[in-house]
Amino acid sequence: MAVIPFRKPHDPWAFEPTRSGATLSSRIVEEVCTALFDKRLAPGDRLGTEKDIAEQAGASRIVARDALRTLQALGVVEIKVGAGGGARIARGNPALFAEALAVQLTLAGVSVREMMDAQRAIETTAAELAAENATAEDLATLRESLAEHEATIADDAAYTRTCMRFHLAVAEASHNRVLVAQLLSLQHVSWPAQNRTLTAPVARHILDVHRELVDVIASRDAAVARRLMDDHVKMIRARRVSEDQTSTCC
Amino acid sequence: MAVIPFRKPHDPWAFEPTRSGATLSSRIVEEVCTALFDKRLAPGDRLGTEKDIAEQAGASRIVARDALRTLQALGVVEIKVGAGGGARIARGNPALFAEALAVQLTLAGVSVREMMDAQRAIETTAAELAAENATAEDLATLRESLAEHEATIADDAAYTRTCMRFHLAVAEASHNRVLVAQLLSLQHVSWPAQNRTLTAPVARHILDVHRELVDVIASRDAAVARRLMDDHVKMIRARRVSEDQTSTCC
DNA sequence: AAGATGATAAAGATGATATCTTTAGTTCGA
DNA sequence: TCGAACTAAAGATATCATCTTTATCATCTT
Repeated sequence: MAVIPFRKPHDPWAFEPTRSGATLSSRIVEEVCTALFDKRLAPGDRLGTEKDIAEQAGASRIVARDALRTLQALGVVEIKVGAGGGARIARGNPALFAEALAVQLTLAGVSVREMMDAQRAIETTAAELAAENATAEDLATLRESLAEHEATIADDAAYTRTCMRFHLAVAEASHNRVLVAQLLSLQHVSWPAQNRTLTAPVARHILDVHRELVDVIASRDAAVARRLMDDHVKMIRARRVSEDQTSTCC
Repeated sequence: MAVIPFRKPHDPWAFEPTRSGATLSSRIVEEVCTALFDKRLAPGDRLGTEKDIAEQAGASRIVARDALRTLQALGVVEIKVGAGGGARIARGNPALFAEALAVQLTLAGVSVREMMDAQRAIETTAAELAAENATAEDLATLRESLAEHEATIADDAAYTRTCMRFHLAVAEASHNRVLVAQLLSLQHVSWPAQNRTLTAPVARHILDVHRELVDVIASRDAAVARRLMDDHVKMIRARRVSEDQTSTCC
């Protein structure tokens, strides 16, 4: 094979059928990802220009381009144009991953019920951990959000966005980036069909619950925070399920 | 380019001129994703060949290629070569998404603690829902897995894989695809450093707990199933955290 | 002789290469 | 500070290679 492999020649996997059958660009992608998992590459590391990568792989620039497009879509690299530019290993980008999950869930056609149960799983734990880990700064952010609730309570769309940000702020107060990333993806998917059946009494009730939640988190009562969030998400779930049924059965 | 703002319900992109700052390929990616979220595209739908897409976008094949590479990496399309080939909207592929999350979590450098707390969030809810929704077939699968536990209990690596499959089977018994997808990704990340501190007594204890869990799920007791799984994952968490500390502090 | 099977050629589509122009950043010097 | 030179990606065009499907034709069997 004329192609200079990224892997060392002594690698027994180098000529596996699955590997040799793959495209050149996919092998570059694999190589970079493997290096990333093996900690041989870290965020900020420079991969070089398209030309550099092409030369290293013994392939043309298009191949390097294809690989970089894929790595970029996966959020592995960031690409800059101009002098000193090229590809670098990116820092983590939760939003990107959230979109990937959103795509997958849409393709799989998951139901509202499934979505909301998963959201309950994430958010109850987030509330619990927020009660344990929230800093003074986190609490300030949550209280700011409560003020925003009052300011936007008359505007359905704005109020919905405020509530989403509040829930995200709770997750961030848990100081668990996995939970934040997962909640972010779920919100991405469930966002469009959100602002219905939002009457004034419901809005006020939500605000009351959110207020109570902040107090409980501030008082460091993890068990109560979990229970409160559990009830809250169950209520949201009930509303969404009914919304979904009315929209599909008519 | 890979960041896709797919929430633009009232954005008629039909006559929109080139938006500065965005590449041509990124706009194709945007359009396809938007169409997907708006249900104008569904799995199996044909997007056409690279040439078709290029012509439709009024650009060259390179642009269409770049867009398809990105969409492929996101798991949105599947590409076939040969006559009648081209790009089609893919069915959901959880494995692909799991890989994407693994990359993101690696880049973000999340701690074992964060991973395990998220896993606890997912798995406790999965156990709860499994108790409510498990079919006879699900229970048979779980009992098969228990038999496999006994067969592999002497082999650390095999036993670890068996346990992972058991936990996944519980998630599948919940009939919630979101939870399955999320657990799959977490397992993908935490898989490599799994088989340490697995002594014979620990293995036996795990088997006991798994057996009890199946019984509880079979008896449809959701609350007990959740509590049991909660304790179980907390035990796993304790083991993993200690493993992590011994490996990093020395 | 009719139908089934196998080989082959043609067409369609991605994979890959080479070369070029344009556009967007960076660096450096006046 | 501003602008020019440089660098590198974005994009275009042409060409070849490789893989797949499909249609055709020859051969073999019944």
